[in-house]
Amino acid sequence: MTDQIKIEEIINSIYQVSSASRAKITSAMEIEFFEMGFDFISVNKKNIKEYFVLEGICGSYITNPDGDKVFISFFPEKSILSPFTTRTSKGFSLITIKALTNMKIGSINAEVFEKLMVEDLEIREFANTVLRNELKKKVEKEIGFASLSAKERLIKLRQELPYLENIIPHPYIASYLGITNVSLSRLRKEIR
Amino acid sequence: MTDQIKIEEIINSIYQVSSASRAKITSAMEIEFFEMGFDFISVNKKNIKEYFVLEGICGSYITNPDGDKVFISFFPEKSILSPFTTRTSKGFSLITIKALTNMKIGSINAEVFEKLMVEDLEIREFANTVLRNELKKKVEKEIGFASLSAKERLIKLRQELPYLENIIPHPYIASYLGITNVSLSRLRKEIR
DNA sequence: AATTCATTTTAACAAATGATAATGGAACTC
DNA sequence: GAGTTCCATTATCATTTGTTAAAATGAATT
Repeated sequence: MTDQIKIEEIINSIYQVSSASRAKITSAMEIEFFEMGFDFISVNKKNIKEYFVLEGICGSYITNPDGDKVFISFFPEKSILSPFTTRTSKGFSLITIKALTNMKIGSINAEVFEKLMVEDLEIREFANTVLRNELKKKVEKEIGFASLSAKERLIKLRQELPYLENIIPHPYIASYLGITNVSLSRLRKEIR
Repeated sequence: MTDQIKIEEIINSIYQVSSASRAKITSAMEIEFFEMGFDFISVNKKNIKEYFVLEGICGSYITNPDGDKVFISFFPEKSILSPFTTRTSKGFSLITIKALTNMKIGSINAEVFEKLMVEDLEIREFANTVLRNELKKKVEKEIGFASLSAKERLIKLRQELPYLENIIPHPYIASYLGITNVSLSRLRKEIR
């Protein structure tokens, strides 16, 4: 499958957009490759791109006062990273995003994308849907944290990303679940 | 101050809107009164309104499997409740919203508001700003939970809503902070 | 196949948090 | 103003979770 087709698939999976409008997006996109472990967006640095994950998986995290990474979200293949505006404050990134495997990513300058939004209703609707989905994910996560135990959250995470425990370091997963890697290991034993 | 002026103030504090457009909103609004303790939006019930808090304070919560209320957000005077679409799934409310004091609230049918959005660009921009602010709050809360201890989260909450501990039951605040009311009491003693 | 390296699991202990119930204090009622 | 009610605080104890370090596992390399 070509990169372009993959990008168009991602767009259409979120909001049906005419091929003409899709082409506006894809033609302004670049393909980038990141090696596993690379932080391609860094907290307190400038970054003005929107990203589509074509291959691999990445995760957003922040570093707490103890210096530990706390993962906020994971972005698997065929997903779109949290939109630029939602992860940026006063021009600087609020979070770091780390490639958790080798990755192939489609990127587009956020200002260019903003222009496309203004001039093209379909693209605007697509972007608003991305934003609403982002909010929906946050609400779901918020409710999950409020109503579920760590064990239940792990079970839920496994339903969404079953392979995650096999490909990324467990301390990252533990931080996402709000527990230590030792507790994660105890849970894994428990719910084998 | 009349209710109408208060509503217009709330609108303008979020996004500058012409008085003509503001009037479209206010003229479609009703004033409602809720007694302290009343759940005016209930989980798994239908609710299709947008709400502006004119007087008093309310909070959204979910009930976990143990039957405990876990508070998600607080909405003080002059704030707007999370928009209908963000707290509703398949027509049913995801959360319950409880009046934590006696309240006066401005409400507008969400479908009516949706129509105003479609026909009026300013109102649409206002609504999109509300949505973006909602997302921003969730991101802030998410990052706060990831990077702060319960004690630091309490300090932050006090900066935002200093009077909260004096007017609502501490178990509600504790659930918001992710701790028990006993632990909250210990923290209060510590950071007196 | 042996070695090395990274990572998860396990163990032992310490610390923090939760559960339960008793105590204390403030507001309200009669 | 005594009694009642509702909460927050405190105390005690049990449980959970975290910390640290050692052991086991598994993948990669020579």
